[in-house]
Amino acid sequence: MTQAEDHEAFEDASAPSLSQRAMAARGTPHLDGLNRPQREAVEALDGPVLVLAGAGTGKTKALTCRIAHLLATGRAKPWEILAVTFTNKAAREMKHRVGQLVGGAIEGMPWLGTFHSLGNRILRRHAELVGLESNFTILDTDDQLRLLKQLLQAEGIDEKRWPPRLLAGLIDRWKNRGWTPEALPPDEASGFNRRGGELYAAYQRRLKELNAVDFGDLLLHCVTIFRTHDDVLEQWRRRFRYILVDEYQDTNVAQYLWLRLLGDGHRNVCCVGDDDQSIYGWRGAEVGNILRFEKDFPGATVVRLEQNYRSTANILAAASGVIRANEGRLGKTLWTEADQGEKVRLIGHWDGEEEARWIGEEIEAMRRGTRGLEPLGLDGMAILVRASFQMRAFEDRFLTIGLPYRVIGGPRFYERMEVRDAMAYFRLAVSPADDLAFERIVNTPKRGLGDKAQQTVQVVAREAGVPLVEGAALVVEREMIPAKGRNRLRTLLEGIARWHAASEAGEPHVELAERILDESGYTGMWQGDKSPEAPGRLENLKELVQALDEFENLQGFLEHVALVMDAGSEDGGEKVSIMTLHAAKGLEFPAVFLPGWEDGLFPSQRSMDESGMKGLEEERRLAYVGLTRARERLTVSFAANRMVFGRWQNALPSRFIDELPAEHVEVLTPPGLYGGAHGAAAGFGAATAPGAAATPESELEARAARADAYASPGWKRMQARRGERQLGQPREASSLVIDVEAVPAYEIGERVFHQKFGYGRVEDAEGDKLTVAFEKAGVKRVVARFLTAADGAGDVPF
DNA sequence: GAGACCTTGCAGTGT
DNA sequence: GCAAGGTCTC
Repeated sequence: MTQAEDHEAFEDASAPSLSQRAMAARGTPHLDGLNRPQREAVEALDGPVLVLAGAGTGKTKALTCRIAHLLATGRAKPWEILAVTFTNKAAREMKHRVGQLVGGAIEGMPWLGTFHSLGNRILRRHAELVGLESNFTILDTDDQLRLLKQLLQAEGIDEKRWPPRLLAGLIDRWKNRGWTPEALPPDEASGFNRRGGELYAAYQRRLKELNAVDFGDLLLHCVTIFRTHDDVLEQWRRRFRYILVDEYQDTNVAQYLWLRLLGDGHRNVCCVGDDDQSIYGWRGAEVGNILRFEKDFPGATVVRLEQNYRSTANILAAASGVIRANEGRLGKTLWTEADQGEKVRLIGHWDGEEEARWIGEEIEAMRRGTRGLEPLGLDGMAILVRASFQMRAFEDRFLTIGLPYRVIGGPRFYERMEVRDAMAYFRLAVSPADDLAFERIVNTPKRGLGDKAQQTVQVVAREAGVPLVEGAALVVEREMIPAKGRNRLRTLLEGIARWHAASEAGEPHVELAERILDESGYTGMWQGDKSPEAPGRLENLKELVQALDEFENLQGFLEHVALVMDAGSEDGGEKVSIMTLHAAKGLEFPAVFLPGWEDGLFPSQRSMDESGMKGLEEERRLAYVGLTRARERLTVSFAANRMVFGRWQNALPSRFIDELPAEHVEVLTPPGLYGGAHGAAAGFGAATAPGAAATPESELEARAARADAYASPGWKRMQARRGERQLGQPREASSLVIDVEAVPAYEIGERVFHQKFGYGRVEDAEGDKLTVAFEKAGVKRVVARFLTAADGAGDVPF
């Protein structure tokens, strides 16, 4: 059937199209305000379309308008459109925007969601085709690891040498590539002590026994079903007349197969993406998918969105300068009509704490209005970090100064211990045969059931071939464990049976949940706990029960949690956002801070070690994503010293700093390191901890390392630029020599300040080496140039 | 069996 | 610097 026939058949079947008539009457308001390429992307409804959308070019707008257009022209009903995103956030956003465009006229879009949530829904309808029941459980990483651990133990594999996490990673990768155990290439299967393939198969068998799936299965099982059951595939192909995919550059092989299988019939597939923003290679994403689109779908319409509506010209130029260094791009030339705006600011700091302190002050200043700029709300500011451990310095600092912040995608609500425990109880109420849930809570709260007792239950259950609850019942019945534990185990089993019955009988789930936590003694356990975090945990439990209210039943809630994993509730109030660069994709802020631009941290050493040039290019794309999040103000920073695993490590400025085009960058002088250029130079490249720099030995090391530091391209460039800027002091800008005379002298008894140790009083002086009694850090020997006079040190706030 | 204490490995990104 | 896991003691 051709596209036209297809279209007509639909029109015939669906009576005169109301929406079409309405559109004729209303015109096409949803097309207003689109630029030419955007409009092209929206109006090319039939056949394959690839939209290459640079950062900030109105990608989501094009996508949502396209959906609106499909609906308005009567090409498709809301339920005939499959629209796929990567994150729940993106799905929510798109739903919201389509709703706005179309007006409340449509009842949402049932098939707009993430790959995983859509895969989940499809899989539940055909679960039996892959040996599951439709009420299967979705395992979280925790469960998955425990399962693998058991498997390895059963196989007698040394966990130390072959850690379960490694196997989990392998299996995840295989699933992302669309490989079932049967289809696993031999060279892959021979990994993990030559037993990878075998263990993968065993893991899948065990999942089936537990009626459970992991994340990868949600897609891979669908693919298997589509491939082996033509009738099922045909049914879904007929249903989804139009397919839209957001962030296509992030699709992995399994997702690609899933899409191709669904889209190959009518080929009404519209993929939107940006190869320059592909940052999920580590998760199995294949940039190749987007690069290959025109081969996969011959005759595809390709539209490029290149006009950027988000950032100032300076910011855009800085981002373009960085991404230019990548090879193998499809190549887009972003342009803007926006003003030059402020230059991108670059600043180096002594250490991570100083960096956090400075950013905190900048934020306060921006909030008040600074440098002749408009005051800016905290909601408009974001700090984007490479790795989540970097967030701590900011949290610590902001808590100290009382700056409100929110961490996005931080430690998740549903990953907290007490929430998981509670959910394990809920899972048992829904399906008592959930062995993993049973293991989790059998001795929580303490029921006197230690390793020995639990082993007995395991053995009995395995021998009888029954779930653990039933095995436990046998153990109680046969009196195989001491009376004390036995009685408590019996109580637990009775509880589970009772909760399950209540759940089946349709008892209101919120009350049931409360009752479960009560009767199991779980709430009581935390009430009796004197530790400082106990109240918080009880609070979380309360919140959990409240969250239940929005769902029909426990099962629906559990499913949602497994897929979404984020509490969603956002308390109001102006706050600075802190998040990883990955989490920031798709967002934008008037002011953005990008701290931690140090080689090894960003680009991440691991990424480069594991994937070489490919890894580096992905890191660079990540830098590009970060830079392009900013609308007006952008500040990049790095620190010379950073705490890693509790030790101070020195670092060199990121190579990406070299790639920032100088003419769009303003280099700032770090505060607190007196004397600007050369004062700062003293800090960078120091081989030792800031505090330890006091001893002569470490001072020598510091000098040696400093010479290296100057060889670092990032540093050289920064110095060169500083030199240009500070025309009056060109000698300092390139000087390798510490200008001792510039170091102020201190007197005995003088109050001083040290970046690391805080305030103190000079007790003794020997040349430039001073003994200082610090108020908090005690007595230390420090070099004079790491100190400032405590009073009148205007650029060193406490 | 449970809690205190010590050792070890770790933190790269997330549906 | 911290959490998880192991070991030791009650």
